[in-house]
Amino acid sequence: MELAKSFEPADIERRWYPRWEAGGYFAAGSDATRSGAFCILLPPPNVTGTLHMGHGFNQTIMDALTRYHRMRGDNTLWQPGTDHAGIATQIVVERQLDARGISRHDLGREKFLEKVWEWKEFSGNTITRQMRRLGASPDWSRERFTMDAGLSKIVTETFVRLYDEGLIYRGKRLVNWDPVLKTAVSDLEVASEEEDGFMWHIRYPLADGSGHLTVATTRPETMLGDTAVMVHPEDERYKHLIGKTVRLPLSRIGELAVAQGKATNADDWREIPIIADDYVDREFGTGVVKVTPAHDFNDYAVGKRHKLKTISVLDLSARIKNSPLDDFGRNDYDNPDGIAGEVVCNLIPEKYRGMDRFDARTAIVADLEAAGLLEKTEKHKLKVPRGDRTGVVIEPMLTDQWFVATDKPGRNGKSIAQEALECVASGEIRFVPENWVNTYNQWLNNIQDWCISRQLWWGHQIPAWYDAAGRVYVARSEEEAQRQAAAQGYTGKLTRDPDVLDTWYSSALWPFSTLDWTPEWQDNPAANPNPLLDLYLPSTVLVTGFDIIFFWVARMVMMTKHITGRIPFRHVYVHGLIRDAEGQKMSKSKGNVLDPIDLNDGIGLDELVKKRTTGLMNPKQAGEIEKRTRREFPQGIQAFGADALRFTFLSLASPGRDIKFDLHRCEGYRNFCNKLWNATRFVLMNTTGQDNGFDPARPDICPDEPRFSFADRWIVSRLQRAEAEAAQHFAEYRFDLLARAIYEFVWDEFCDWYLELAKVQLQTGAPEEARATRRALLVVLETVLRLAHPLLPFITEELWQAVAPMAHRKTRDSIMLADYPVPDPSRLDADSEAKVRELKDLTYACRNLRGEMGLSPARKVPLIASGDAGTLERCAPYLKALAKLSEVRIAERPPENANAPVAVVGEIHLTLKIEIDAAAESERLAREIARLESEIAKAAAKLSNESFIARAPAQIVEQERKRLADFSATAEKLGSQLERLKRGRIEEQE
RNA sequence: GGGUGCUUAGCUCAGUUGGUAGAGCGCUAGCCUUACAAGCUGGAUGUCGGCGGUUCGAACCCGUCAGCACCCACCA
Repeated sequence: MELAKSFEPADIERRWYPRWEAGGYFAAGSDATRSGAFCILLPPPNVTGTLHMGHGFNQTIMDALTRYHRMRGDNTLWQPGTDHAGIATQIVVERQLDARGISRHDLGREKFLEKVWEWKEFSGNTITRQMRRLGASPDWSRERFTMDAGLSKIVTETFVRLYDEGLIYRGKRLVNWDPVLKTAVSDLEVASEEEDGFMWHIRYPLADGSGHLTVATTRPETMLGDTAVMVHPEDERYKHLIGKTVRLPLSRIGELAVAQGKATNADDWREIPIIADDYVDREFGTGVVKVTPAHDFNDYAVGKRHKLKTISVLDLSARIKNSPLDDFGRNDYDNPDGIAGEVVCNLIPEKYRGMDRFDARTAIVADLEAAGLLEKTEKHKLKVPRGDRTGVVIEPMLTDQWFVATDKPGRNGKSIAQEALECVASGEIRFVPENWVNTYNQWLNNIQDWCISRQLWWGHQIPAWYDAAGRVYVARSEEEAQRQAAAQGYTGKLTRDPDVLDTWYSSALWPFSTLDWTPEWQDNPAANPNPLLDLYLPSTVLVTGFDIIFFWVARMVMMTKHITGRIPFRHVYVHGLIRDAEGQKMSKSKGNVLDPIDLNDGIGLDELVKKRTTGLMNPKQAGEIEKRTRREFPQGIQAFGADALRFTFLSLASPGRDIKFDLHRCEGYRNFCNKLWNATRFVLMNTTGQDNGFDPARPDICPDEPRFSFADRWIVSRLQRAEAEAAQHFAEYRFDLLARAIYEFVWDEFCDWYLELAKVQLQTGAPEEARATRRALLVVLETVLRLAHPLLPFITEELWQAVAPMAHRKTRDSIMLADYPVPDPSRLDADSEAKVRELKDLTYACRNLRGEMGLSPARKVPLIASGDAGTLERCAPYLKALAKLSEVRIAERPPENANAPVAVVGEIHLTLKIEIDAAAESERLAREIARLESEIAKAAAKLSNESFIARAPAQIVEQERKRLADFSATAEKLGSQLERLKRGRIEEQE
């Protein structure tokens, strides 16, 4: 087989991936007799998404682990699948409809869902297709989708179980509300950014006419819903006012109060009490706080403490209320703390009704000013909560929602948060790096109930039905709900709750839902066997970024542990975020996104610019992005290939660190692939059609064993170390060190040294020696390919197909299925390692001399070497080739009167036989001697320190003594050479 | 306010129980030496953020200060 002159990844990748997949090589192992079981869950990407650098990084790590364990012979499952990603997907489809002027409400729920499913079918394979391009090897035959029938059934089952246990409940609570999506979102889906705003100081007149209180607020429009003002109980300024009332500016008391005889004019301002609460910070603002329980989380808590009414003045689009009913036709009647919608409307002056919240703010500020009640307006920085999907300002909103009670004891007496904490505290689940435990614990220790209902259509509809009286029946099916209702004496029509579940609810079940968990298995595993659950729950390791520890990791632990009694995974490997070369987060709006597929295949500049500037939320940014892109990638991006990209990801995967993605690293690793490619070409060139010392019947036995040189034994010994390092780094998830160990072994040891040494042996050795060398080349190369395969799947497969038969190791169709190399300590060879060390030192010394003398690489010169004859005879042929020497003359003593450059390596004295400038050489020697003397002085100082001798370990003291002796001996030899030079005689010894 | 991480060569980063400071890229001089110019050989470059402490010995351990980044909570 003839290899191309350089490595061309595209063709190789296209050829191998389909063969692997079609060959069924990714299939989950299910051999119960094997000892090891290894399982990774793919964090399910959004079904309609596309692959980004984070995915590429994350999946490369998982694939390396999976391939490693598969080759080790473990039962191995990498479980793939995709997530329906409720909000994200629904937004995409709604935007598509929007472009055609259709709203989802025009279509209706059923038709809209059909559209989403269409879109899912259309784009659902994009991301998995892209995963394949990176060589990912999950068991595609087991691919799951969070809305598959099986998984949906499990969603319902667990919901019912948790409800029956009292851990899921429904209630009217203040939740984060996205007024554009018109759904609740969880705390985690809201990000607060500091923004410029204002603080308005507003006068609230005291009802008794004795003056006013000034409150400071950033959100004056919510004052329509104020039900109190509060001060600190110890605040001397206001203490005497506690218990009095103020009149709420711009408000109206409403017709109901008039009807009840509490007021005479409906347009009178409403009176609200002045209350005292420790929550108030006397130093901040004016020390007087308006309390709006329906529109602020803190005020809500205050309201609870002081039994205040809630007045919702905003509708679900965050406009000032104009109708008693909300968009879902619900109102506040059933809220015990609330005020009915009709009444609320009456509490709002007509002019504000229906105004957008920000317009209302402007109007209210203006009206306050006109009324002389605006004391001042200050610029103020404040944290504004925005929905992470829409970027719109989130509004706390009182609505009916479903919650998981994370902190409430379940049947077993523990809350699910408590259970999750214990899994980690006990060491059953281990974080890598360990410090993420803090983050995990801190969150679980302060956890709030999880709002799991979303007012969307795309997702798992909540399995709850209501009867005419509003009673709720939570059941596995409508029939079951009907039976429950009948048992309560209700036989009429039931209406299903329209809400769907938070996407993360189904994700939380992923560790067991993907393995076809059933209630039957849970309740009686012996009668309902599921071998894969036995093997792969818990899975081995979860590979994930820290950004989803809360969203996903903690919730998987809570749910999996509570439902199945098992932990979901043993290790959580937390990796960093991929950032751009300047350390910025990659985002579409910054225009700094890299697409892993573009690094794989390459992309022209114009196309890259186009890609980065189309579909921007803010098209004005296009110019800046284009400029930046043209500056950063004047030539576009070259094709590096999947292997180089993967190797880059792994090399950068140092623990506890984000990654500034540097294209130059990628280029370096593409070069590394080329190096491996060409090393293989070299080996094949020298072994094809030759007797390479293999007996086909007994390929493991080597008849030429005794003919292996110290160099052959050294590379084999060094290979054992590389194998041992690989095993250790895999076990410790140190992919950076793993990549480096392989890189260094291949480039520095195998290519730079062994191949060069092998050339000498092939050219000058006896036939049996050359044959032994050929065997060593093949054996080491074949092993290295397997060693590197989990990192570089494509190139190693391609090369292995050519090398393995030559090495008589092709027992399987694919390198994927071959055994992973295991170090053999009996092949460690300290003696050969020392001999190569010596040879390297001599070579470096000669090359260095040549460099110092400015000798052209083309010029071969003689070397006179004296010292240990055995060493010199052993090294001479190699040295001659590696240091470009015309000959190596071994002399008993250094040349007496040589006017020539000299180097000293241990006991060995090297002289290049060339004419030189004696003065310059004297200077060079003097410099070298001075350097040695400074080292000698340092070592001597250490050794004359009694404390050092007394307290340092003997081994260290000994090491220092040896250093001193070596430096001294070398300095002494160079000293006498300097003397000889100074005598100025140019004579040759012989 | 609570928590975490980072600061080492021009750039990106390693540095595994404290014992002679490293790699890649870049720079530089010279080479198309029949595996590889995506290469080979040589070279330059560091008060390991500052200060203090522990120690015979600190990039590493402790304290402190400074700068950078991130997470959680949050003041109306």
